[in-house]
Amino acid sequence: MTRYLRFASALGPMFATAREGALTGVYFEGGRHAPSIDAEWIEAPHDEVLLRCAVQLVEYLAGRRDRFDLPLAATGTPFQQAVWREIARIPPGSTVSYAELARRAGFPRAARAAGAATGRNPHSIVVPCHRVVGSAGSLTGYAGGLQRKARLLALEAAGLGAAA
Amino acid sequence: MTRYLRFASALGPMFATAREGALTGVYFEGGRHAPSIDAEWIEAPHDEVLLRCAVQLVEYLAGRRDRFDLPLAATGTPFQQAVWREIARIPPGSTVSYAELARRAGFPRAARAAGAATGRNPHSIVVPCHRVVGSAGSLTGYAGGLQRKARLLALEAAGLGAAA
DNA sequence: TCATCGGCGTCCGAAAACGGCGAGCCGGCG
DNA sequence: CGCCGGCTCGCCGTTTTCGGACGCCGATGA
Repeated sequence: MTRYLRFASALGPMFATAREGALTGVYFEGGRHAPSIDAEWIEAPHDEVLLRCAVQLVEYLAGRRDRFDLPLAATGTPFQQAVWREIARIPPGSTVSYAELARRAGFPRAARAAGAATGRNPHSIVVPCHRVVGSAGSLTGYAGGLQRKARLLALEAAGLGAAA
Repeated sequence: MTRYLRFASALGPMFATAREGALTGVYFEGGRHAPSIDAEWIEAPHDEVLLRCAVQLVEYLAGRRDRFDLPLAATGTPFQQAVWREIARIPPGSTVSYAELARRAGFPRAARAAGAATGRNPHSIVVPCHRVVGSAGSLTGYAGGLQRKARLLALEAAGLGAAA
């Protein structure tokens, strides 16, 4: 059974979902591919994983943390998993192009498909898909809106402890 | 997480699966649509529901029981659920044709589709799909093999307490 | 900077195949 | 005749297959 927790963040209302102790998703409410909260889900305001997730996100957005330490549930196709895994390795403050990302994931010619996969990343921010940009440096897209992508990148560019 | 229990029966090796306290399936090993035991499943030799299922099956096959009392998990399409529900109502010792079954389920012309649905019944024996036969009385098919279907019907024809 | 076009995995809708059927017909047999 | 077996042909929900469209792209050429 899926459990979820809604919480406020500096970038607006978000919610996280978990199953069997592992984080299955982190979304901006109303975001691009965000699921709508299902009636069968169980609101779990005291779930350990969900709480840790929310806390770490708040810390991150406050500039007091730059990495996450959470158990993530593996979902998606093999291709998507490969892409998401590579995204997770991009260090804070740096960016990678979709083409390079595809290459690292082992699909050198699948830049565009990598873009699609990036868009389907279920773990917003935690798996830092905002660090993936066009090869020319343009932001090109973000499930939570380009606005948020820009703010996340700015936050990381500023570095730890320099947040507003 | 799916839990399962393998057990021997008078009709050969079987196994049952459960999730969240409800029986999700009962199969003959190697039967027609029986799933193969998944590496992710957890063998649960002491699970209450699974044990009750095994016990009741053994009793039934020994002629010491004619009905089951188990929590069944609802799965399948609406159509399949309607068909399976009607199957569950067929009393021990009697049979119904696929056409009649379809009628009872509310789909008067879907005899053939009812046949297909019957074949996909996940709860062998417990949901007595062996009591569904051709309108001419022929057995026509069974996930566990016609042999077993015949034995089940013979068992029920003999009545309670008359088993070998 | 802006159109064009090639590349690639996924999603989605349509179409066809697939059954644990059944009624109707036709030939064979006694 | 009457009965039975076997064939053919509609029925119908589900599953599979298949093709095309779609995207958080990138290199090219004007």
